[in-house]
Amino acid sequence: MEQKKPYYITTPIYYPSNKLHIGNTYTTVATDCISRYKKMRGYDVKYLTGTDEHGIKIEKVAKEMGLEPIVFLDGMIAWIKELWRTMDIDYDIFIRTTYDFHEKVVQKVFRKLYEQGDIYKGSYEGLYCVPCETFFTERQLTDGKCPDCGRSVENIKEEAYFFKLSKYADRLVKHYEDNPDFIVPSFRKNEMLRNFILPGLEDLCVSRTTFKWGVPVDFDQKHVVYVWIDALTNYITSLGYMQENNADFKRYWPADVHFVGKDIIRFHVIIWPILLMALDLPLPKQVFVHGFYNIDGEKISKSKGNLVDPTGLVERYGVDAVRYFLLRELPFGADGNFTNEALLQRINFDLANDLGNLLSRTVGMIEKYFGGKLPSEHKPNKFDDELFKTAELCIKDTEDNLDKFMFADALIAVWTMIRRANKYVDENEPWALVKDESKKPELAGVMYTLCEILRKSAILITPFMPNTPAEIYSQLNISGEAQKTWDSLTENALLPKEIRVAKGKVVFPRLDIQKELESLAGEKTAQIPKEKPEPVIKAAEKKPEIGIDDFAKIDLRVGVILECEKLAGSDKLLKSKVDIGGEQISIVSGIAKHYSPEQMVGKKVAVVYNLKPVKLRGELSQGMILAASDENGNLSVIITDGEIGSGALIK
RNA sequence: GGCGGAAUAGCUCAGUUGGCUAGAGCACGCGGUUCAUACCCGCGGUGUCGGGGGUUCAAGUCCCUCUUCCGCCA
Repeated sequence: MEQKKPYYITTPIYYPSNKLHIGNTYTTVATDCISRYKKMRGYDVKYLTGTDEHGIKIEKVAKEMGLEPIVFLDGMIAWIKELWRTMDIDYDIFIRTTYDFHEKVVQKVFRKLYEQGDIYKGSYEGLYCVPCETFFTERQLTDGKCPDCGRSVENIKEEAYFFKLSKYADRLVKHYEDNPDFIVPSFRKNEMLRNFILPGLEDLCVSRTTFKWGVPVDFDQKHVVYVWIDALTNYITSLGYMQENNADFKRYWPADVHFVGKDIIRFHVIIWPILLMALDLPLPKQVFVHGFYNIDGEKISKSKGNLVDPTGLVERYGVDAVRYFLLRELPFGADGNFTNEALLQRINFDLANDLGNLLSRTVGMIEKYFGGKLPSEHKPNKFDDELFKTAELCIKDTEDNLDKFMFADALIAVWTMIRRANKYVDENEPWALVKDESKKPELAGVMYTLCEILRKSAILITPFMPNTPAEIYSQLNISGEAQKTWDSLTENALLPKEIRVAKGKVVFPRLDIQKELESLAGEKTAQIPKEKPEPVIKAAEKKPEIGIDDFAKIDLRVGVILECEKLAGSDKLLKSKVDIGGEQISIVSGIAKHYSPEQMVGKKVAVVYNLKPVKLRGELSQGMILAASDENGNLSVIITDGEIGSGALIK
């Protein structure tokens, strides 16, 4: 077990000044797919994602909302984690750049680079918008004015630290030459070389004095570390670099691959490698650059509001369908197009007609012809060889394509096998075989082969669609883990001869595309977070009037959730440890269907403090967390706004 | 302006280092089948492979040029 090869894969860390969009979701799903695949292939995988939480924009957004940055961030991060839960993202590390250990290492790195002469103090000159407190390049301006507020900008100078990128340029070019797979697709390498490196790298501004929300430069407190050293180093600080326990760093660094969108290539193939060179650390083995999804043919933009929150689509069609679409539709290295129509077509044509129907007809026939259980006597037929041969090629193809991160081609390979299996049914005409009692063994053989192909299909789609395999296994009554491993793909007769099946739910129900399109258009899948429509609810009937004395009997307090976990044996209950002005109490609440434990932690909630303790599912509950709920099944915990300490009275 | 990418069937796209009558899915037409989620299987057609020129026994594939679209330019 200890002999497993390490494999370290990362998404970029996202900037949570606003909600994430379908592009971020794509990156994370794609990375998750490879992570799951490598795990199945026997690698010891570390999959990292996280958030880049400093900078002026976060500072500003939080201020606008009247929140301390960290309070604002905690909410956003809870939302992001919930999104990844929805998308079935199985990450191993979630790094936040506001974590103490990260900030300490950032300071150490900055100091080290300064001491060895790679960072020097100079001055930064640029076009600055005073009200927005932001620098812009000439190119970013709109008609020479600030692109955010439209006011004029002035040319100002500020003291800043710079990192000597140019010093390492030759080494970087050499690294590109010696490692032709460092950047994929390869045309991105030329883009970087010709656009940036060969014309000459300018030194990089690595500190700012115009905002405070960042990691302070410890030897010059006026400065905070500007994005690069803070954000990029997350890939190593999270493994323990420059920390007491650096076992993970020793084991997993250098990363096998960083997944990035094409907008941030430069940071990952120029700045980050040079930073690592300066630290005398090995470079990541590969940076994989993917294209973007356009929405209905147009770029994703906040002003158009076409952000596409995948949550609604997942609720309607299931997470596997959405993941399948994202991974199937984006061409390798290029941009793709996200449209509801394409999504619905993929669901119907690929998932329902081909895969879903293959399962359905196979199980259906075994039930109809054999009462759900195959006899032990099987006879092969002349189409078996070709089918298994195709399967073998398709499996190889899937593997090769996944190794190259060619998701669409990998899925095409899987579906080539599935389509071939549908043809195999027609070739054998089971409905004809069943009429001849003497051909029962042949019929059983056909059914058995189909089950084997379905088993292979389930294994192959697991990295892409983590949920569907379970339903396939359940209907085919496959329980042994050995029959679900990637290695078992080479076996053609792993299932018991007397396989027993049971029809289950339809894995991908066929959709009425026209109807769905209309319904989606009406719903507007893209939502700008702040403009979420309020759900309409019927007010509950008013209760009898009470006096102020009655109300005063209730001791309501602000409580901070310190810890929270699911209560074993219940899918509704969460158990929270809540701090009320220094005292810690335990509360069990029926909110697990609406909040994950991670979401609850850190929340400042309204608590009934003097409620008589009760035992729920054997756990003592010493109070009640207040929540609003309506008849539509919505539930929202009451959270306090702004600066208020734990234990404060609510009245 | 510089750099890079793209232009292939009605639509979305595949086409490795130039090599057999240019492919897939969807759509469309015809036929078959009935186990299945009105599903599946077979057959079919149009493509001046953006225009022009060149290299070659042979070019969608290499070179030049023109047109159009897209991305990046710290």
